[in-house]
Amino acid sequence: RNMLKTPLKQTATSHSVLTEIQPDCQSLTTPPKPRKTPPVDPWTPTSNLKMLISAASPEIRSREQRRELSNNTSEVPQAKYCLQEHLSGDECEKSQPSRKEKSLGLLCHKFLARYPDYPSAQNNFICLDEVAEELNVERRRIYDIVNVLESLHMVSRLAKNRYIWHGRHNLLKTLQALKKAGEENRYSQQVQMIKKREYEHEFDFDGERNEETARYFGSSEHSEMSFVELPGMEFHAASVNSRKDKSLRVMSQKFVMLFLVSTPQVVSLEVAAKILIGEDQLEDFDKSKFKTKIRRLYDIANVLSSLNLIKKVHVTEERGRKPAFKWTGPEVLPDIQDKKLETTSTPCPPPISESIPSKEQCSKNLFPLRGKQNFTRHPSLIKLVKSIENDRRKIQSAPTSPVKISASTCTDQNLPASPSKMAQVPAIAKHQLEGQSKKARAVKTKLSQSALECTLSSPEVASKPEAPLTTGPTQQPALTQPISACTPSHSSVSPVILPHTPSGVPYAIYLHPSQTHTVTTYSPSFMLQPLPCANVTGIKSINSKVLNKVTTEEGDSQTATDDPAKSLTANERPPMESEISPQRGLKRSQALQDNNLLKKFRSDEKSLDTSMTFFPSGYLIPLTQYIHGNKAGFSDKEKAGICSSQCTTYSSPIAGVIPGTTSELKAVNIPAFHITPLNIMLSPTSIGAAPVVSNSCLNSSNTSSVQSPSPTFLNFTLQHIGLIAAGVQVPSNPILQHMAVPSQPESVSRSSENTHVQEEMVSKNILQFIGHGRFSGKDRAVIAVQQPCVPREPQEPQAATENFFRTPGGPNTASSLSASSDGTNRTSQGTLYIPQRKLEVSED
DNA sequence: GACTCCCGCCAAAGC
DNA sequence: GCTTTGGCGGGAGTC
Repeated sequence: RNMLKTPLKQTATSHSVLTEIQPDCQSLTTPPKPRKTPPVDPWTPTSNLKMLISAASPEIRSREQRRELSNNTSEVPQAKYCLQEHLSGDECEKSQPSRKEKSLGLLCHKFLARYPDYPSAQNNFICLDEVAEELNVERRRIYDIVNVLESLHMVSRLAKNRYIWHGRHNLLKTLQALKKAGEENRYSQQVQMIKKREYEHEFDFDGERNEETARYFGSSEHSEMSFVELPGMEFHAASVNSRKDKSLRVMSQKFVMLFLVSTPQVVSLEVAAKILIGEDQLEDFDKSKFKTKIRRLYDIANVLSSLNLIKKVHVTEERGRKPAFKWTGPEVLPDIQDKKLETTSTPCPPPISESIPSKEQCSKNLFPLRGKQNFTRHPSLIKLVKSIENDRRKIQSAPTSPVKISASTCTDQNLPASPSKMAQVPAIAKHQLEGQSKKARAVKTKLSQSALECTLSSPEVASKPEAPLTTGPTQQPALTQPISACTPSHSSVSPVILPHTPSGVPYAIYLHPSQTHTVTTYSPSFMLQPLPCANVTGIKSINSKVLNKVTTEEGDSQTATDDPAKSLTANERPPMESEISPQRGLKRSQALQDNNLLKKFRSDEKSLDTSMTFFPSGYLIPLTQYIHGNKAGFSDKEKAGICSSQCTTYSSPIAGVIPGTTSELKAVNIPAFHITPLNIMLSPTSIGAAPVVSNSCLNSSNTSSVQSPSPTFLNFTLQHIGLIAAGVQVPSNPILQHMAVPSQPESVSRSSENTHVQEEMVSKNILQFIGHGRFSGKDRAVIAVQQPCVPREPQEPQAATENFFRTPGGPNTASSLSASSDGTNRTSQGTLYIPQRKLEVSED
């Protein structure tokens, strides 16, 4: 039994840390002396949690002490007796925990505090009996927690009464899969539909509306969606199958999906419950069912809150104040595979990270198929897995693929395999007070951004010398990581030709539509800071008029209404503490733009900082041979940057590579625009964070020097990575390609007319911008965005509405994979118009 | 009174 | 047939 004892919180942590977490780990025979006052050690993982608990209630404190004692003395009954004696009488009565103190959230906190975020391979067993006993709760409650954790693949059932703890190893992968499934299920559209109904006071589930809604919900191919599994982590218990439709696991996954596909990532319980009911049996909608769903959602939400994935808020609308939850977990990008991403958005990856195949193998061994009915793997996952495998094969077989380098050496992953105390910091921070955990998230964000900043040094970074702008050789892998991590798994990618890299070598960046989507949806882990476009272009965004008001209990409020620049960050992104840095960066960037950039533009026309639109991730395919160490023509400043970075990474086109140095990269806020003369066509809504490549050669080189890629090479590449069909040929000069990137609007409604006006205004300003000398006539940046999907065409509203309900090509086609964008695209054309209303989100 | 969610019944599934 | 698992809804506690 001792062998299967629940794992201690990160056995590799320092002794003092361990002592804090599980005092009994020192010795099972000699109980440590009970401390009357817990030591205050800010570096221990649970000290702050304990402080929080103690602060919350003295009863909890005493209960905790009792539990601690009970843990320590499970084999020493005398201590228990002493404790009972100690807490006898009134004290004992007082120690009866109140209802609040028995909340599932608190219980889950305690549960999570027992296990490391990133457990090592051994000692990860959870014995439900023991846990329930030690936490002094019924087993029933533990099931609630475990079921939700199971839905995120943080635990899995090993045997009767026994689970295995995976921690957050699989979390990001799971979230990606969930997001994908949610997109395929068109949850964002369902949410919009529900909201629309709510607004119209017409959500009455009867008559015509009922039919329409039923048709709408039924239109989803995956309305009977089952549990989303990760490869190698399939469920085998029959109970899971038999009850899967109403299982807390599935509900939890669906609930998470709603967050992942929603923009902004705030989901009210009501909407979630309606969607979950709608999927089950719309026709049988009744209040009791609704109440039950709400109850279950509270259960789930409590656990997710403990995981810091969501946070309770209140949405105040005209119709009243509604409970809601806001996603505060990691930003999840679709179609990003492998652990590379995990390392990007995870502050401190697991010290011991097993390779996926070995993990799968391990899981397979743990869950041998016994001929029983298995969970149906979600179709998207099957595709995803195959795609991942294919891409991994391609990448790893690429001659100079940086993938392995990235995976093995990047950031914290190159920490020694043996867990160090430092490696545990994020895991430790997770269980600390909220402020502490937010700090940890800030670190996380910073880390992930620093990796990105290695690639694309934003103005924020440029203006911040202490920022990890200079990338030494050890950081070099990080440079390649964000891009190589974005190996597209689907077949629609937009190449962007960058004709003027500092080395004079043009590159084509092949962008997955989801990556262009990224530009518009602010993925904190990947995106550069959104910059107010008005500062550069003088254009105000009309896009961002989401009338949301987010107020936190602590008094920090972000009103995102009129100021488009603010609205971009405040509405699109959850106002997490972790984004303090980006927001500061925003201010800095604004200041920089005000004070430096414009001055620079005017006074330094010959400066080598000409900027081009660049996307955060994609394939950079060298169109000519990249000349290693070609630094000629760089300014001293740039040379300095180059010298410090030395990021001359080579790669196969497939694996992707950053063809420049960090100093050559700069983020300039070029808003969404559509510039015909330049063949620049970006989503009108991709205002804001447009990381660009600083092109030091733009003014000095000429277009004729740009060598077009070999058509054969280009076609081969595109076909190889599945971007175009085998028969399709890309013209030899992709620069002449002029295809629209489908707009990826936010959830904000706006008319296409306005969008058009906006585009024109932006175009004018950009042209003005160019006229200021940023681009000379012959050195114009030519960015051809090829969009393999159907170009956006004007649509009749009615037709668009119809299409809104029917995804042409089925749910697995490229168009439907970006279903949310599809829907919102049409929203932008006024077909699914959700009237703007005052929406206030306040945190509790 | 509405919101929140604990609690435990009890049925299904597992062993 | 006992145990484990977990759906479910009453109703208590809180706001």
